[in-house]
Amino acid sequence: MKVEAKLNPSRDDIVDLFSKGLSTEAIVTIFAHCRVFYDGRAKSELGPGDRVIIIKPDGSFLIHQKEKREPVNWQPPGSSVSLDVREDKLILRSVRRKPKEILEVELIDVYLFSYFQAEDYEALALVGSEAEMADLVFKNPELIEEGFKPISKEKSIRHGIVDLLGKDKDGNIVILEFKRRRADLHAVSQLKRYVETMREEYEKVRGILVAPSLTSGARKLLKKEGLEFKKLNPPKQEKSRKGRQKTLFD
Amino acid sequence: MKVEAKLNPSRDDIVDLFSKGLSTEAIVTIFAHCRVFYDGRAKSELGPGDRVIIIKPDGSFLIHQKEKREPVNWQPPGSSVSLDVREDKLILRSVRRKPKEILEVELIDVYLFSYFQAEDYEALALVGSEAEMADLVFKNPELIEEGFKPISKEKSIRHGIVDLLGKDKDGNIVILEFKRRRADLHAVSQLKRYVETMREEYEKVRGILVAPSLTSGARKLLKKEGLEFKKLNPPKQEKSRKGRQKTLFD
DNA sequence: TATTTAATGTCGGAC
DNA sequence: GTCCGACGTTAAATA
Repeated sequence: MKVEAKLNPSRDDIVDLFSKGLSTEAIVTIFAHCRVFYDGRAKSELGPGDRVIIIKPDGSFLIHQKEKREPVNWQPPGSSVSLDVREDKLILRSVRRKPKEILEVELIDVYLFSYFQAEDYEALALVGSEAEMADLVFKNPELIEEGFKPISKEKSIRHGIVDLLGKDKDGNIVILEFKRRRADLHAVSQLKRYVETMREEYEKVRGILVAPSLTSGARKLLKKEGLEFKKLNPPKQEKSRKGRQKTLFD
Repeated sequence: MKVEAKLNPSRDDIVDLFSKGLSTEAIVTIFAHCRVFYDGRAKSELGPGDRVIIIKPDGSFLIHQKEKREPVNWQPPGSSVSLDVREDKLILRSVRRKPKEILEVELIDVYLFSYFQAEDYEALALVGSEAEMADLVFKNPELIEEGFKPISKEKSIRHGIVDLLGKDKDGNIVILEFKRRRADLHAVSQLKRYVETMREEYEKVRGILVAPSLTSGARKLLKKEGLEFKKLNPPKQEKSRKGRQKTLFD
């Protein structure tokens, strides 16, 4: 059976369904009144309340409250889960080895216990990333300025990795840092680090922040540091089909 | 009824339960074979497969595959969801206003439709954050060095916000940047930005990166820039109970 | 609202 | 395994 669900399960039901869900590599989903304890990189406690608990076959463990996109507590993939009875309490326990982290959920009341043997062979196809901005500029250098010549992408230098390294028409080294969204102070500091590193070896080094826009603070710092800005939006078109003609839908 | 769940629901069941779940501020959870389309800051497509879909009463919308901690697609809190029939297809649609983003889930096959009127008045109590490191040092300045005098926390300066500003025993300005985990190149660049900004106004300015450890690259850059490192772990003790005496369990 | 930064960030890629 | 940086980052605090 691909899916099983039990409303107001008994303790035996829970133990049985948990075991079945785990052994069949299913996604286990529980609606429960529970308490949560976490200790690891940080430490937390969450008092009694109703939450949705999800345990994935890869060890991912999520506890969701009724608000926010983020789980209130979690364990990443690779963690090991078990269901124990302690002092007459039902406890879900997930352990991560490195770093050592423990998540414990005391199941006070379980309203629904379900599992889902999900079959999924699809991966997300996404366009509009920063890497695609760099690709776009590598193929169309004139988007930056006339005479710009790209040299290398993802170039590792002493203190970091430069998105795109090139030369301008006067032979100066040009460092490009791409941001797919509005660039902030952090982005300027990053670019500045690359520029300063390259200036140790080259005479004239320019730094250009390539992004759809700048925050006010970023603009000020960029100017003060003598760095430049080039407006560019991340591309969201389909990738070209290896030379095939574009269709009406492209 | 706090929880309702229907296995292999009919189209009418789905429409009915969706409406009931939405109107009662419940968390709606769906096990389904589906396709997903997203367009907004980026653009993505996900072919047919089995996923767990969660819709929260605050508008958060999560689509989980059977692996990873992160949802494969989502919509953040504040989004508006609807269930439409289009060309005989059942489509869950979530719209975010700003930035404009649209998420569409084509429900090809629904295995389980459930909702949960979760009651939850608890907030997470977490210790071990970066802010607590700063608090700790503010109260125990000798943890940094003999003679250190904290002046202000979260001090806004021209290009950013300094975690902790103080003076050393010689009267020099000291800027502390805290990291709750191993500090990297970014952390050094951040500290450097603050130090350089303060040096425009003050004669002698020291910068100290306070963290449990440093990456190798961070150590090199820190040294080259004449900045300092002070090892400190984020505190994970209970917060003091408003001056009450500590108990045996503290 | 825009800005800035933390996060138990997570994730992937390069070395 | 460590290091480095992106992310449709999300979320909180602040101006």
